Amino acid sequence: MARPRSEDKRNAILAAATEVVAAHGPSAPTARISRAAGVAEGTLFTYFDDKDALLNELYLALKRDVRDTLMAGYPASASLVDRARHVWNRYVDWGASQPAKHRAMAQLAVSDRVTAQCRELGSAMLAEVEALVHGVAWRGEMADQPPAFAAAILMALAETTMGFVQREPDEAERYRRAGFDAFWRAVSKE
Amino acid sequence: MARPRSEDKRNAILAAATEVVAAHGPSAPTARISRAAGVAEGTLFTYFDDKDALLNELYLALKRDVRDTLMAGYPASASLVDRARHVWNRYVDWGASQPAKHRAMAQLAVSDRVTAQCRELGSAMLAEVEALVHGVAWRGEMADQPPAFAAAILMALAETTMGFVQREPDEAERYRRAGFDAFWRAVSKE
Amino acid sequence: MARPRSEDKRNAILAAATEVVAAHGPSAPTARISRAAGVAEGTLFTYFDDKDALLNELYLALKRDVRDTLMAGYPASASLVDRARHVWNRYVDWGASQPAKHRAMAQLAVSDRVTAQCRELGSAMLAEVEALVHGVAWRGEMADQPPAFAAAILMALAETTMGFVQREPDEAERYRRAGFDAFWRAVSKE
Amino acid sequence: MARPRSEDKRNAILAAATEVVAAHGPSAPTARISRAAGVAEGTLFTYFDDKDALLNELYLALKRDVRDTLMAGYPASASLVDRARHVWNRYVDWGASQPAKHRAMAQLAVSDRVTAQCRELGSAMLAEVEALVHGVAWRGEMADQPPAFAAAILMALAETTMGFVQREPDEAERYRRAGFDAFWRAVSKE
DNA sequence: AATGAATGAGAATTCATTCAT
DNA sequence: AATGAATGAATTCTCATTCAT
Repeated sequence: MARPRSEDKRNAILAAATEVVAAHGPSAPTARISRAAGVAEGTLFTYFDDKDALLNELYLALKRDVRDTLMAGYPASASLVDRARHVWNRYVDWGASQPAKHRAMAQLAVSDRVTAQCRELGSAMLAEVEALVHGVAWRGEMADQPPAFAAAILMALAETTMGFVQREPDEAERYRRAGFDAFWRAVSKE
Repeated sequence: MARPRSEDKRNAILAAATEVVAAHGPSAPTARISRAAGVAEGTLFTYFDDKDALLNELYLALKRDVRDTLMAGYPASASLVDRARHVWNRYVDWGASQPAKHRAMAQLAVSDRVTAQCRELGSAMLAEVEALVHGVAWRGEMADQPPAFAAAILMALAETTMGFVQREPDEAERYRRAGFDAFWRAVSKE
Repeated sequence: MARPRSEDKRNAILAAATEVVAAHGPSAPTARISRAAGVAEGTLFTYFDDKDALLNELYLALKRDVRDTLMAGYPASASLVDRARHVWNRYVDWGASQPAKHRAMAQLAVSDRVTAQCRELGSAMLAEVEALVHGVAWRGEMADQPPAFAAAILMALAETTMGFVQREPDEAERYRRAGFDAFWRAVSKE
Repeated sequence: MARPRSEDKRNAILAAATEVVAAHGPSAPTARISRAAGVAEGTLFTYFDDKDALLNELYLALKRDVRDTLMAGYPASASLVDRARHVWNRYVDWGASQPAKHRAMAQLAVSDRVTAQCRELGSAMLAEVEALVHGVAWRGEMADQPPAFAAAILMALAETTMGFVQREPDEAERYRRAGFDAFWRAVSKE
């Protein structure tokens, strides 16, 4: 049998794409991505049908990464506030410690090269987060709004927080806590 | 390059660029923009030195538009909460009623073609918003955080709200109010 | 107004394509064609949507050229044999004196890049030849065959003849006559 | 390069190449040929040095196939007309019943990837046909022309006939006969 | 020997920008 | 000033060929 397709190489391409898309947007040349991945220009296309496929798969890979990060060590039986804090902290840390991933996701989120179907898959992946927030909002101030609204607020505030943590890493703990408290006041009762 | 004559034409190009960048990102061809503006391909370059200049000026124009919208009819002597609500409502309405502007700004915000200097100019333009929020936060829950943090939270929550208002225009009023209340709980004392 | 599109340039591209396709087939690079035409690579695409459009238009242009050549000076009221000889001589001379056109047509005739629709247009253009041959065959040996069969025989014999005339130009007259006589014996009565 | 083992595999590649070249011309990717042959991309190159070698060998294989077909059951001692008719019928049937082979040969005949030397080898293979036609022409109308001219006319008319037989298989017998009669009138005396 | 992943030199386009009209 | 044709560098993707498995 011939050389098998290498999962490592595929991951290298995705990692390189993360960096390049973060820095230059989805319109960055594929040649730059393959160079950053240390493979030949053509090799990129044995792992991804075309550039759009790469961008869409990158989007999903990043979403999956977030999901796995948020859910790792999820304290399913802890109190609501502790579970929410777990998700919050994980998400802020994820973004703050990996600015390229965060930025790449921001770029792909507004790119028309990511298909609607792919976006749906991505959101579905965060359904668990939404369920959690739903629990928070259920008897809280957001009782009259759809759960997606509270979830969107969580993500938006966390992303805002990420930016500050990134720029002032020494104050990470303070921002993370202040951000969470703001979120908690915003959506929970009392 | 000759001196441009018509302010109308310049505005038509900026308006066209707003639509095109909103739909396809900053990498959309200038030819598409000029076509949408109803001018010849070359004409675009008598009004803007090059594509980067156009994008940067578009970014500033959008920021200016936001600033003017927020500040029009600003009730300088009203209570803090009323002034904050004014800004909030204006901003949400601006984005919800002009999705292309909102989306174009989102695209430019993550584009590396908008220079750091241009971004600074843009933020400076929203200094007044920041000052207002500072007033809110001053004795509020955010007293220990930099005012920019509270201001960023305002913008982030307002932008989240815009999205919901856009998708469910019939519920505009409800979302606008729910969003503002969430913001107010998040940052003000009591 | 801007520089108008130049018919000369378009023709230069078609002429260059004739030479290049004749020599290297339809898979020859467009860059080679534009170079041969003395225009920039991109210019080719302001005159032709894409390579397929160029090849199809070239096919039609060659067919039109043949038609015009055959029909120029057509002795409509001469005897059948004289009219047939006119067409024969013109066609053989066309191919023998312009081997590139002949060869390019041969290449395009077997290329799957020339569409069925385009082929039909091309054949329609030679309807007059077919009508003539029909007259020849009408009471001749081919009375029981469709007129297209006799017409195809004319073209096939003429193309065979072209090849010999090309390789032995000194014997042009002899081959031309011998070919026509063969054709005439093949299809006419007596 | 290792010595190829299986004659079957080599033939499978040539057969696949026949189909693919017939349908898409000599510029069709080797990957398509190997896929059609049911072998790996690399395997093609253990049987043929490179793509040009494959195309040239395919050309010769097709010529050989024609020669063998024409000569199988050749009635060496029959009358001239019967021998000619034998060759004619075999050739027309060969092409009409195997359009891919016919079409592939037509493609290779105008391709610049088939070398002059290879073409000569191919013609030499049909020397016997030429000798036969020479006999026909010897005392016929073509007495003053080189025998190659009469032979070329045979092939051209037969190929024209093939096309009609292919499109109207029910009329095969009629076209085959009409074509031969036309040929015979064209070149024989009386 | 057979496989098919890897390679990088092209290939067809696209596109920002210039410039003749 | 306005126009849009002309330019050629840059871009995405293909493909013959090599080579690790």
